[in-house]
Amino acid sequence: MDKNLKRMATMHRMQVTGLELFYKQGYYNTSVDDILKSLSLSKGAFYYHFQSKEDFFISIVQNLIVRKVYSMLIEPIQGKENPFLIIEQCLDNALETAEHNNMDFGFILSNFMTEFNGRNEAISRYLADIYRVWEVNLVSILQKGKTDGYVARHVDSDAVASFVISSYFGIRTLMVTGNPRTLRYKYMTQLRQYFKTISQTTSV
Amino acid sequence: MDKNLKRMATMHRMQVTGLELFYKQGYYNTSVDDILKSLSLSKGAFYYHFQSKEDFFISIVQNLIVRKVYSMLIEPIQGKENPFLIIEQCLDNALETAEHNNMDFGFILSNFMTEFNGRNEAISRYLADIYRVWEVNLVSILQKGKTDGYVARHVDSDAVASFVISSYFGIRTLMVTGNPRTLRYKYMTQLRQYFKTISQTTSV
DNA sequence: ATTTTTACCGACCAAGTGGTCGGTACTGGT
DNA sequence: ACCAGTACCGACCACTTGGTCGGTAAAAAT
Repeated sequence: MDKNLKRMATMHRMQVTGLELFYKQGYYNTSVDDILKSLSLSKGAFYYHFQSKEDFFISIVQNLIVRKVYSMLIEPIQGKENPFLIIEQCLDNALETAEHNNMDFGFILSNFMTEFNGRNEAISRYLADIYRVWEVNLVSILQKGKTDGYVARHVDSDAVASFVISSYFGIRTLMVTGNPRTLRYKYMTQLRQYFKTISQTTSV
Repeated sequence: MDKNLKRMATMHRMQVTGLELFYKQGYYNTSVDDILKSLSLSKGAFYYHFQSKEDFFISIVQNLIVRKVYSMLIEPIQGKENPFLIIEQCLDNALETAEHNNMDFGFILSNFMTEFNGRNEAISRYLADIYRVWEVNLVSILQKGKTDGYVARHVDSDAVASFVISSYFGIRTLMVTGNPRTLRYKYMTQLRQYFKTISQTTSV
């Protein structure tokens, strides 16, 4: 590795607390100074490492947000077993984490998609990319589930993936204001209910 | 009526264009001056009618947003027929409107809930109130649907309502960036699929 | 030992930000 | 004809915004 060690370390610190504040307060409601203040760093340091606030945020998306979505929602759904059970487990696990996080402000990806939708095309694209990766992964395990006899063959995997993602986006938004425990429970029961209709009934 | 006519008219104009801009650009990313400029009004006019930017927004929530949600999502679901069909029709209709609106920035209620979640408790409460009204209306027609023999008796109406709302919140977010036509179609097929499981099977 | 590069400082800037306030044209009541 | 209140104007204020720039201490390269 380069002697970029110092550089990387500082940039990473900035990105981490930057994401923290952007997530908590929103991008437009968080100033560069806010971030710098909570790091005891100066303007000079910031603009030495990043070209602009927007550039900074994009680096956060590509470094931190991508990884979070990957580790929470994409990597866990890579098994060969029943896709429905895997997806259920993965989502329930993600909801559990949110439930027990008393500083929960919703699903990071959907929050930022909402904030930038129609306001910053560049950033919206980067966020949409992450969403798409999630979607194709869902589609592919559903398809594999068909050949493995878990998923009914008439099922439109694309539509299922969109529907699952939609419902997850939404429930995460509701959980911030509402009672996360009961919302999570309700959500999981209905998701299972939904999956029933599109499961391959292993009759004989 | 009072001679408040002039007063009311100006306030209403401000609220309408205020909502327009807040919806399009976000609350924190829209300045009072932005709104005034597009109305050719002055600071004096604004602070004569409203105490603050926040007070102004709350008046918008209670006057305009409430009505929009009512007319689009609550009033249409007041029939005595099959609740599932009514909900389907209502949501599909709402999605159709969004689909053909080339200035769509998502579902107004969920957008603002996301923007204010954890950032402004007062406003969040007003928004949550609207959501709750929608929810109880959904629950009540589902319950009625049970006595009318449309909804399976084992169904948890509360959970169904949350699930439906969640999925709607989410699909509206996705429709802004994605292809609204196909997303709407996919969504409706899966919603119907889901409703199948919880319908009263009118066997014999 | 000297130069160059890296990483950071912090004063400064123009352009906003939400909000105040003294003033004023018009209106309705008397 | 007069007055009081309504509805609005726009200069002004303190403060914040994203971003620039000349400087500098320490480390690396020569």
